[in-house]
Amino acid sequence: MKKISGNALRGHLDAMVLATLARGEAHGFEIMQRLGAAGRGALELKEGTLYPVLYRLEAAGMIVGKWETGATERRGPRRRIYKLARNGRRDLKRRQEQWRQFIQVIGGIVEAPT
Amino acid sequence: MKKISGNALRGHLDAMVLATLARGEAHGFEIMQRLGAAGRGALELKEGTLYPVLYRLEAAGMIVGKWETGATERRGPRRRIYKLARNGRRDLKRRQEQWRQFIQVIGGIVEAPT
DNA sequence: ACATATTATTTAGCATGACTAAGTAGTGGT
DNA sequence: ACCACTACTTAGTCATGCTAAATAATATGT
Repeated sequence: MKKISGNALRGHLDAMVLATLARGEAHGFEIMQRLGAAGRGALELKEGTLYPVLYRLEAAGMIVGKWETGATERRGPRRRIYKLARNGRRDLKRRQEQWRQFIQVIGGIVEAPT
Repeated sequence: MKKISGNALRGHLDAMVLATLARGEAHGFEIMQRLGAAGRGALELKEGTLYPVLYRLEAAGMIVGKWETGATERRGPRRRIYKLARNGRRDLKRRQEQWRQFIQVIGGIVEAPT
């Protein structure tokens, strides 16, 4: 199966991340894994793609991140846990509507019989 | 209705143009109008967006363009008529399959219940 | 002790391609 | 003469996803 990547994702990545967080808070690495799993082999985001999206969404007030604290017996570095902000949930709804319009309009054009 | 533009179109514009030409040859301006009409007010391509796509597709051998000739009683400057090349028709089919995969995978992620 | 693997984050620089904005050109109407 | 409409051209900008490498913390194996 061909990978979905590059330009095709443009303008949709934010919605994908927000939708992922709508299912529950998660840290960056986890979001990457969830998206990879949800993509059933057709999606393969790299860190350099995802993290800047998180910074952008946090700076825009769409998501809220905080460093994980507490007695951690796990291995590895600190994680930043993100969750949807109220604005983010609103934004997600808006983006979902736009997505539906997008696939209807563009699909109607692209799916023309050859 | 919000306009579809910018990054959301990335990676889909080529397919849109090929699909438009699959319905019959046309010159650039006409393709713009057809896309505008097909977009039902949600699409508004400008020349600076469309023409470079045509040049790119022609250079890649996906479409063939030729200057309109003959006794023309019509008004206005010369037009370049484009039609789908064999490669272009093949490419369109491939892009349509990718489109279906795209909306299935990305849609499955974005349409998560809020 | 040391290397290696895994988890997790950061970031500088690049590439793609849609957009902005302005220009050229021909024809018809006022 | 000027404007509107049709039609094409193109230089420069910008957003954003990707490449690639570095840093960090801990566990496991030798």
